[in-house]
Amino acid sequence: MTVTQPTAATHDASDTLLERITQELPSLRRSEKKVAEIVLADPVAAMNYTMAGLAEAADVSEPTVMRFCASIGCEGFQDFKIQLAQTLALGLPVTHSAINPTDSSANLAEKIFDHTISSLDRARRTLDGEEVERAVAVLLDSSDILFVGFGASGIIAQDAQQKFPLFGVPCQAPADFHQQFIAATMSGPKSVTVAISNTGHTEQTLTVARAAKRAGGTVVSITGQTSPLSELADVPLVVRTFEDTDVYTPATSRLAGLVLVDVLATGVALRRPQEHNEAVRRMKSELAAMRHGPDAEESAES
Amino acid sequence: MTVTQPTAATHDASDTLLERITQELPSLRRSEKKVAEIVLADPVAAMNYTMAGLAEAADVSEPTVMRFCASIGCEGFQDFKIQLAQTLALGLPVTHSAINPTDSSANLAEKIFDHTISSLDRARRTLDGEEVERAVAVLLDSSDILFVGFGASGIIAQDAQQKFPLFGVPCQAPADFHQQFIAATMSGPKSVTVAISNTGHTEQTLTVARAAKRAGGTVVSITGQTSPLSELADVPLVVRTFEDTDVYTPATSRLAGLVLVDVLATGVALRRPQEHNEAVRRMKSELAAMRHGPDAEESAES
DNA sequence: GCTGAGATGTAGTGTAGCTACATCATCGAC
DNA sequence: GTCGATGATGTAGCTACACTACATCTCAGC
Repeated sequence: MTVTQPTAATHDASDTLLERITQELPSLRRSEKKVAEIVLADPVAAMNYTMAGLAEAADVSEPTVMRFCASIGCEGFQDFKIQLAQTLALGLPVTHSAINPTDSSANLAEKIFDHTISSLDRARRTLDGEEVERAVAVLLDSSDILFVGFGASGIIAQDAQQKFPLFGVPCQAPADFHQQFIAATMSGPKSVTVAISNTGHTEQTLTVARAAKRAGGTVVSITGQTSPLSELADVPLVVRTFEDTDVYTPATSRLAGLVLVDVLATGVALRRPQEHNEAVRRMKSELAAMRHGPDAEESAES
Repeated sequence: MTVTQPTAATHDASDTLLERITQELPSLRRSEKKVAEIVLADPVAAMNYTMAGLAEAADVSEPTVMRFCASIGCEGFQDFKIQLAQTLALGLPVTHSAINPTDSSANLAEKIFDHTISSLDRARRTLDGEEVERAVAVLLDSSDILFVGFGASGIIAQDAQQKFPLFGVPCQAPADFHQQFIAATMSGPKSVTVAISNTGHTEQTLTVARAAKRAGGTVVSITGQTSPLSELADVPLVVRTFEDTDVYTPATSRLAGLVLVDVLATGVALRRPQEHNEAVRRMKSELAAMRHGPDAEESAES
């Protein structure tokens, strides 16, 4: 999507423009810094500036603006504007638009949606395709699947448990820790345990994952960072979101987790024999008929 | 963010650029249509075109490209490019990039994340701030809250049930239909029932909502469209996502629902007395201590 | 205080985006 | 069927914006 920048090596192309500016800020020359500050102060306004306008606003000359663009890894001013526009389309991450108590509900909704979208974008950019591939392969080959997680991660487990039985593989996602532990202990060589924990440090989840490994099963982890859980997993999936810095900031990690589960489920569905998917389609339409709504209902989407 | 267009009245400023082009397509002049088709065929490439380049690709003259920009409600070519970039940053909606069985897992992940982000963007654009405000007010004033939903909507209910007890109001989200019905029947004048159903036609959910109303409670609905459920609700919240046209397309509606719940929870939290939020903060840090992780765990985020 | 390297600004150029006008097609009326 | 009028499309030219080469200035080190 975004054009990769072969220039400046310090920053990662998978970072968002505003992040990159913030990162590079200390290493910028004095007058370039002035430009950066103007941009960070009001990115939306900066997007509509012309080069001369930005130069004037920052009280520097036009070539300085050019050099600034080059420093943060853009091809030129045009490219800078486009990249900025793209970044802004995803919404300003919380660091740039904190929630405050005087916000109207409409504002609040705007900000939370923005934050969520930015987070998902980050997850998308940092997700390792190879690991996803491996996870799909492992799940396809499984005899039974156990999903474990607590709190918000438990919600993800439950969601997964709604989807995966569609593939004819027995699934469970018990909420109770003891039951989880028992199920993990019973793992066979083709059993897969999907252990979910945002921090990757949750003691109980770790215990269950260890039990599953000890019993000879395969462990897929879904965490927000590299952590004890991802270290012990056979297939570690890492979904990076933006840290929740504020009390008011809701947990976006669980949403990213849910989307990842969607990806896994869809990946598995695609690689299944076609006739089986036909059966799923039939089941779905029958389920829809059980309601008097005009179209398929919200349960059991693949 | 985007400048509102006083010109052409047909299209809504809250629509995404590609949607607008598709909408306007029939009413475009013949040679402008050629431009539109080139853009729709490969929007990513179009973004990097210069005006002359696009003109050549569509085999028309440069002014025609200009007129095309004006027709779809852009200030000029520059503006067109920026808006296109913004649209693409959100990812191509499924209509433009369908999932096919030959996709690699990395591709698949990309597409599903894109689709989800586009959907959330749509939800954000179509959400009614006034209704959210009313929902927050109603929830703030409630004596107890009941969340109901089945299938994927049940997941949303459960998620909500994890958040709202933080505000000191008794909450429940029973999975069992009969229990839901009983709870709804017991509604008092300050009881709030949040009924969740993407289609808004789910029979059981409707039954529970009606029972709650009959008992004198207030009903807040979360649906994907105006429907019987939203009609009977006191506060109807509508979260529009992109329809799930394909078997392989996962349900994004539940994600939008979850974000909406975040918005409601945050809205309520912000309007609560400050000392109460202090108590929540303390509870969260204690919960974090129960794990040996470095930071707060994934449950109980406000 | 001098020297040189790096930072910043000045002046100039090419081109991309835009506009005014001319030409051509299309359709209706006589 | 021809003429005229309206609207669509292309041509030519202009403005200004992004970009570049060069000069000047600042400041560190000697």
